[in-house]
Amino acid sequence: MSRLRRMPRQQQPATRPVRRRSYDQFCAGARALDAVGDRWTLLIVRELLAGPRRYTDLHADLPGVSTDVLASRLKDMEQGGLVTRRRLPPPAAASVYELTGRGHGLLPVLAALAEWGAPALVERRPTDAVRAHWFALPLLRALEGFGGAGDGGVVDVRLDEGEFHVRTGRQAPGEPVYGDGPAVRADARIALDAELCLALGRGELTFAEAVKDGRIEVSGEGPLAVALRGA
Amino acid sequence: MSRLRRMPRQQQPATRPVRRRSYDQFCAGARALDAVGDRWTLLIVRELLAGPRRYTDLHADLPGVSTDVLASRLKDMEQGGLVTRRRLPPPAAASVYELTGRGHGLLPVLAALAEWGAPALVERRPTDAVRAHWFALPLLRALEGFGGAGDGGVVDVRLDEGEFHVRTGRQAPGEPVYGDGPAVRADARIALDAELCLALGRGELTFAEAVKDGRIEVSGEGPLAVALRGA
DNA sequence: CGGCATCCGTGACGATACTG
DNA sequence: CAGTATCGTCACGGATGCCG
Repeated sequence: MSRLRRMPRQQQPATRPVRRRSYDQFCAGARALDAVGDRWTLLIVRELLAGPRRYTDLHADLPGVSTDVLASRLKDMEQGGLVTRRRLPPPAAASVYELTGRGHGLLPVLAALAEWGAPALVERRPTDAVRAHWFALPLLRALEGFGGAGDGGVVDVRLDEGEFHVRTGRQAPGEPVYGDGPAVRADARIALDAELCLALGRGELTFAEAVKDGRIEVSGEGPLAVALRGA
Repeated sequence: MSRLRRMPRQQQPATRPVRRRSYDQFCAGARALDAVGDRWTLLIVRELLAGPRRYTDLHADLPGVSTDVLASRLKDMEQGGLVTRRRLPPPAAASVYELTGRGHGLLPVLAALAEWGAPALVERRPTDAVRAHWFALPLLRALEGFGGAGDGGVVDVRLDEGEFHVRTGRQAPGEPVYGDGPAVRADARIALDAELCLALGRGELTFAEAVKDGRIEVSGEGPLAVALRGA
């Protein structure tokens, strides 16, 4: 028995120490970074913006994060009011994590970060992981003008890297604005390549121009599909 | 001599290891966090948005950061193209750090973070450090509507916590939008308290309403002062 | 005095193994 | 499947020293 018996650590409360490192500044930005400034936290939010996810799915779409760090972050975020943990109905013995309204409010932060970081995507390193739904934020930026045409309409997007879907127009706060895989009910479907998706996000060309050039294939017959084609 | 001799770590190159931790994801947000996700980095940007600052001033306005981490971050940021180091003319034997255009482009990121973090400022902890110019971002948000009235006009702001100044309206990219202390040439001067400043930033009331209620004192005779008073 | 470099203790992180 | 346990390594924070 070489197992060392560890001290009970004198009254370690059952709850975690909770002494997360704070900047201790009376500044809105510093307060925000107190909550989401830890490594991986904002990327977890990015994943959860796609809707409720299970632990294993999160772990799969965040390559490099270790299991304990992911568990710890989720606990921190739950305590910080960013996510809630919900147990699925009995048939599926699993639980999912989903953003609260407060957590969903980080969408503009991620959008600003993504816009700023977009130029760094000119170089695609061989070690880079890719997931299709990571292209949702750039694409949403390009689709911002379609609020009137298809309010709340869902667009399936097919890239070489995979498939995801986005919700156009304004919608209820707290609702996921994009999701992994095809949507259960899509109003239109488009196919393009990742390069173009990023160029659209950078504003180098408009969605309408790309459609005209035949670089985006639009399918579907509903009003949203017609609007996307005719834009 | 109980001092352990540490291994030379075989051929540690003279340059810093440069193996900063990357998320290695082909995602704009992850790329942005690779560049500015380290602890303190975005707060250093917040300081430099107020204009060029010396090392010692940065250290003074970032309570809690250790000297080596600050030096290391500045070096990382210089290498990452966020800041440049400029040596002041001979009379002052010092150098200042200032944002590059790319670094200045982080303003929307900080603005989004500050907007999201603003609700957390309802509680003012006794351990919180405060600097007057940390209120510049919320105030700028409240002044966004004055672009036409005083394009590029400078407003001195006096709080109980200190004095700073902001530049209204659109201006040349890369120019500081706020600064510590009074401006060399101000077009108007206002006095209010921090609470009100935050409430304006949260959009709970407009600048015009606060002026009408007498909670903002506006002084000065130029067109910008008149516009602020009459708004 | 400004601008770091060095040393040290603590905690966060990442990988792997293991468990209910 | 969903984490917890353990461990080595590194980053952070504080103090101090050096050097122009």
